[in-house]
Amino acid sequence: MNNLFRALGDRNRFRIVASLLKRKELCVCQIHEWLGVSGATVSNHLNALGKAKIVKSRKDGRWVHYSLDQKDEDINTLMKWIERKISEDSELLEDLKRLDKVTSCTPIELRNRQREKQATLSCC
Amino acid sequence: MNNLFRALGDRNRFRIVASLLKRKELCVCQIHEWLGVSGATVSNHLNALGKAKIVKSRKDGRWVHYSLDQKDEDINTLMKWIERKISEDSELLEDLKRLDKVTSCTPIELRNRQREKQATLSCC
DNA sequence: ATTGCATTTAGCTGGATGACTAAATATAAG
DNA sequence: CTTATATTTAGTCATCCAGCTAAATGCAAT
Repeated sequence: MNNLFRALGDRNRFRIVASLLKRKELCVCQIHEWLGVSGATVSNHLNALGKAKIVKSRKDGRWVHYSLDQKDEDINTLMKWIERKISEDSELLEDLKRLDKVTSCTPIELRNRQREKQATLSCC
Repeated sequence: MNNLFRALGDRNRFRIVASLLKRKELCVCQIHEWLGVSGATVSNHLNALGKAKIVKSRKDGRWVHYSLDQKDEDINTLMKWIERKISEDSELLEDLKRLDKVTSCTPIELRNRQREKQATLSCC
């Protein structure tokens, strides 16, 4: 149980939970794009959330999709509590708006966008 | 809100919350005796819990008594959730049994017991 | 006022942890 | 089969934080 709160206590992990409350399922690369930290870091965070039984993953070819686990009834209750709190957190709500821009892209489109970004960076 | 989960994510702070769910009010020295960490550390933890609006303090002469804050309705709900989870956590329940031995003493008696402990230590 | 005790604050230290990059693994596409 | 891409794992580093001791503060009783 200690594990659970520890997992939720990190800012970026909490953002991931918030994103999965908003969109049922997200690909690692989408979370990566939104969070703005390296893919490896995202992977570690997702692993921590998985160990806390908060999220589960589903493999789909090259991509891995994460969603809330929902097996544990108590955790579901806690997630509802969190969802309510988020709706009062204007900063996080603003943050979540940017998520829409990411989820409106397929993983393929995301890759292209990231390539462009790379290109932009290399010419500076 | 991040603050809140961070506060609950530490083992000893969580134990403090558990103890205050069981006994309405506890003196710092009682928590100190039960937790088994230095008084200074207990003070820091209580401060963290206070900043997260989980606990409040009441000064009574030389002693400071802590209890759950209960001003925030959402946090009250969360505390109920935690209370239910604790009732399924046999390790923590066992831990809380030892709390009774501490709370059955007045602060004065506690001091005497600690003095005895010191005495025992010094003759080894 | 002086002493003694409860608590807090200050300062320090070792260990935990979040971030990164690079390497490894897995899968899709050419 | 080879290359490209997504994710995970390994390894490193800087920062954070829980714990400690010592010093400061606040009260109460002598």
